[in-house]
Amino acid sequence: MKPTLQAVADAVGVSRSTVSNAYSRPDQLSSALRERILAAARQLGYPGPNPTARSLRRGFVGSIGVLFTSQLSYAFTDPFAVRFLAGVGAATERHGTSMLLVPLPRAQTDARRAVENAAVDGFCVYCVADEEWALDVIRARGLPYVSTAVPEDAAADKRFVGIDERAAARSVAAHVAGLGHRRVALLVDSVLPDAPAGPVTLAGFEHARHPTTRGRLAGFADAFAEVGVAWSELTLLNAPGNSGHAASAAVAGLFDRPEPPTAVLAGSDVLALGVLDALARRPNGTHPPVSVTGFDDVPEAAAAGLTTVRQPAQEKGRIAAELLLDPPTDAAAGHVLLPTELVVRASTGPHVRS
Amino acid sequence: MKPTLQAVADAVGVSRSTVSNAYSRPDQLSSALRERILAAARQLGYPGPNPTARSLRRGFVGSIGVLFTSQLSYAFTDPFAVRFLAGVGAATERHGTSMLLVPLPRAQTDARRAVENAAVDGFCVYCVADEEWALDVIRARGLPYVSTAVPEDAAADKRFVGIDERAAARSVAAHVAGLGHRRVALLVDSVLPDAPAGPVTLAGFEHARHPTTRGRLAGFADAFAEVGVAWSELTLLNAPGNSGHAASAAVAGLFDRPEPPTAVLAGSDVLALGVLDALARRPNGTHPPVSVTGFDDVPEAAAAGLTTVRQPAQEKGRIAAELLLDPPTDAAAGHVLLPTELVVRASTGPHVRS
DNA sequence: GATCCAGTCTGAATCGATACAGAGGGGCGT
DNA sequence: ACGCCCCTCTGTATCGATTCAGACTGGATC
Repeated sequence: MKPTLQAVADAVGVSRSTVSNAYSRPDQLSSALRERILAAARQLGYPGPNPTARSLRRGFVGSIGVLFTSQLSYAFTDPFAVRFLAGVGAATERHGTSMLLVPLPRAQTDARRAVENAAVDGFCVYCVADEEWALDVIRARGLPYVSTAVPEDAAADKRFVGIDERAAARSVAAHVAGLGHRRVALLVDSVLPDAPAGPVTLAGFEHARHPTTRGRLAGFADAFAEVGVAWSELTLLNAPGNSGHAASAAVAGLFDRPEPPTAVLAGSDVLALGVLDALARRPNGTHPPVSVTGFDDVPEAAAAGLTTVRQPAQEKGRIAAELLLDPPTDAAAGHVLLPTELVVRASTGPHVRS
Repeated sequence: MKPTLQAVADAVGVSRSTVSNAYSRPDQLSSALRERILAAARQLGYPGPNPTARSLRRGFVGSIGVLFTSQLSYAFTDPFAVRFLAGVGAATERHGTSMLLVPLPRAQTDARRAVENAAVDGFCVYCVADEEWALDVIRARGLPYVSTAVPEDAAADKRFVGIDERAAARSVAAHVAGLGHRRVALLVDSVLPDAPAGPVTLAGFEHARHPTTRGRLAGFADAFAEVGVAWSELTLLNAPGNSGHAASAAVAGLFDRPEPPTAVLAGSDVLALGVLDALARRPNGTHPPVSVTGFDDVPEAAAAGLTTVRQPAQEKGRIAAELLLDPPTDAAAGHVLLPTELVVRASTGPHVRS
């Protein structure tokens, strides 16, 4: 049997409260007695107050949860997610808090249960997918949370940190449109649930599954509408799972069609890099060369010469955690919109008539 | 006031136990009553049993801790650590467990407290530094743990997953020695506490601070001893913090010396990449070219053409977590030694007389 | 008709601590 | 000598659930 606080109290001959104070409120007892208590604890092998019991009584846990919709193991393969986590980590360690990574099982019921059972004081919701059900649970638990998606209804009680997805996407699409490209493909993660990799048809961007995707597609569409290219003229490609592999699969055969796109706008750098990879693998390349753009500007993008939109990944994580750990008193300060920047590199070039 | 289990019980007119059973042991009551209870809970906004209270009573938490000696934010910049985490994540998500990342403050007392207060059922100890104090706390708490360092005393109760550091290091050093290099520098993280970046003197590898470093230095030394190069003839370089930046700083000025080393053996890929970077920055390069080796074989190493020793990072994490989550009944199975493999790439070449 | 049993539900004990009001004693001002 | 306050320490209530032995009910068995 592991020793409890009571055991230490008995050993020293004081009350439980006093032993508790020795650990948590040293100013409440004489330092002589405190030393005596700690010595006895050491001698008994008492490892300090049980964290769970302490949390129950105190009403807080000392850790915040990070929620990913995608599998936890995928999150670590996405450089953007990793940098986001680094930001959260930096904030928590400054604050003396731990971070709990909560994997969400595929099954809805189990996933729900996972959020209900997480012992945390709040959540950073980093989701690409539809997260409403998770937010419902979090709200029911009365826990604070920060979302990384700009809420479409902008409910005043929501704290979030994010970017203007639509404007950012528009900037990179405008760059490509400005280069003269008119036959373009848009490649995004999981446009529709369970659709295989490859072309899909969607009546409009607003039918995309995830809010973030919707925003980016909207921005892409905006820029091309401006140069007279309608939504229906754009090729929409689905990549199930945000991976280079899915991207390669999605563009398979695309450039062997009669009138192939001359540019591919990807919804993330990881996807764009997958496209570059697929292009590099083609024995004879493509004529004319295909322009490719990404989104996020992960470290790998620079090395690959990928044109993309930069958003501050680590900042995003850091701010998300900080909004949670010391909430701004001013309600408006809870809504943080980060800057984005178009980064032009070698992966885009002027449209060339084939 | 958030509703408690008791509130739901009162609302339905049953006992607390029955409500508890509705959530945790559905077979203990009629499904009609269960539905009635869940409906009432929904209506009251009861989010299910409080995780902390449940943990206290049940005696387990449903999450495992991952302990890094280095700062949590650094961990995410180290590709090897990230892949390790990915492995842990994969195992936990299969098991329906969460992972708690515990940042360790610089101050010893606070760090100790952090380990004492972590609400977890066990620990994966991923440390590069001296971790004995942490293991002491974990043992005192009676929690199981898996270490990634092969324990020097191989106490039977320890579970670990790791590699034969010495043999692995020896293999890459033998490769370099076989290429004819005799004036070599060994570059490792934090050989001595608080030493600045750059050359340090050490009576022998056994005086290095961290066990992992000791093992690798030992392997390097072994290979060179075999070709008649004594420990004292090797240049030892300290890089405080396992970062490319520290590595660059450590080799600053090194190649402008009268008789510069013709090879640098780094204790990690991150350090080796930093050296390559520093070399690339030299306006006139080096004559003869310097051979550089790393350790780990992170994804970036392949792109950089770095000769290194591969160890299965993700596997290491996965196995560590699995050893924790379903402990092998056979004690011997708790000791897992992973294979390593010398990967020769372009960063090493034959010694050339200058 | 007595016995047994499976299926439901209850009540008290318990997990391991913290909070808070208050008791007791010693020093200090007047 | 008295009152007051401060410093220590104690005792009890409480955090929100789970556990487990047992009570009750209705029907099947012999």
